[in-house]
Amino acid sequence: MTAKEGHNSRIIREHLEDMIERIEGFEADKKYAADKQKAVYTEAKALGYDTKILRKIVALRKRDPGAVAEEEATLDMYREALGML
Amino acid sequence: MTAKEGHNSRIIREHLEDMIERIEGFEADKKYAADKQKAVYTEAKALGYDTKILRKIVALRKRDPGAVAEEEATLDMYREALGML
Amino acid sequence: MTAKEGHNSRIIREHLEDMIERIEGFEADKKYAADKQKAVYTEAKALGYDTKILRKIVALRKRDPGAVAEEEATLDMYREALGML
Amino acid sequence: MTAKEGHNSRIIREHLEDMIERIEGFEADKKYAADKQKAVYTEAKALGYDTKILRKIVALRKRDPGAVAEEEATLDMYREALGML
DNA sequence: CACACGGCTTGCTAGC
DNA sequence: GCTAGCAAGCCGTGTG
Repeated sequence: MTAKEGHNSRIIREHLEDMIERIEGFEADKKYAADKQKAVYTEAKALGYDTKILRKIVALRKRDPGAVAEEEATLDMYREALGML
Repeated sequence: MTAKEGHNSRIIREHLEDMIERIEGFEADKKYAADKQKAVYTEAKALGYDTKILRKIVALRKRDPGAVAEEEATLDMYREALGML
Repeated sequence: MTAKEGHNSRIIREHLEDMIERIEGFEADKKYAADKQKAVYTEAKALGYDTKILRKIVALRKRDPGAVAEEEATLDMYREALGML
Repeated sequence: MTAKEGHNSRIIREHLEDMIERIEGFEADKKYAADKQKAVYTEAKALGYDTKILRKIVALRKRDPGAVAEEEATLDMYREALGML
């Protein structure tokens, strides 16, 4: 059975390696995009934009505008109740 | 100066929008790759692989093997000193 | 030198253990406080408060009010430029 | 109804404030413990200990020893299959 | 001395 | 409802 086990092991090993390499490929894709994105932020910063705000804008645009509005209304309500306005 | 200001505002606005759209494009790329990657993990899990371990393997392979070995040696040293072996 | 080494090892080991136990003690303190805090959020939620907003309020109160105001002004400026108001 | 509303508002406001202050109290407790803990790490580092490893040790000790052993066995299996040993 | 980088911590989301 | 995984923000570190 040694041969067979060896065979199965090789299959398993190759299968495992295959999956991991696919994962790593997508990891590389993510990194590539993240680097490009970072370059845009760097450029924006050099031009005087506030990147922290830029990030907030990007996050806001991801969300449903209605949900954002509702959350802000609730937040304002709480802030007002606490004298934070 | 209203016209000029209006003009500059439009430039600024378009510039800002342009940068944000580039950022969002890369964001979409990241998401696409992340989704594909997640699908591989899902597939692996369905096949009986331990995805938590898989993630550790991927993380290990990212690092310098020598550095990993050294860290593990130090960790073992500490564990032994503490009777954790 | 075995005895001496053994001695030093014991010292080291006890010192290591001592530090770790102090760290763990503070870890327990953190957990205790975190649990109490979570209970307040749970209670608030049961009473109908929006805990997500509550967390934002707590975060806002941590910050310098002037800095918050300035950031919000900048954010509004960007949002307006992008037609997000 | 203005008076009554004002009354209820005040109740709400005080209730809200009360909860937030309790949350902030626990937040302060967490910070206090975290600062003390950080000081131990700083001290350890000054004495030549590897704080990254120390953190791993602390994390390991939190977990069930059997679960740790099992995970490490699985990890080794995967690493061996991939020629990472 | 500012700036980018990596690690750590925290908050959010999705899946069991 | 809870826990694990994910992404964002923060902070301390090292470098130009």
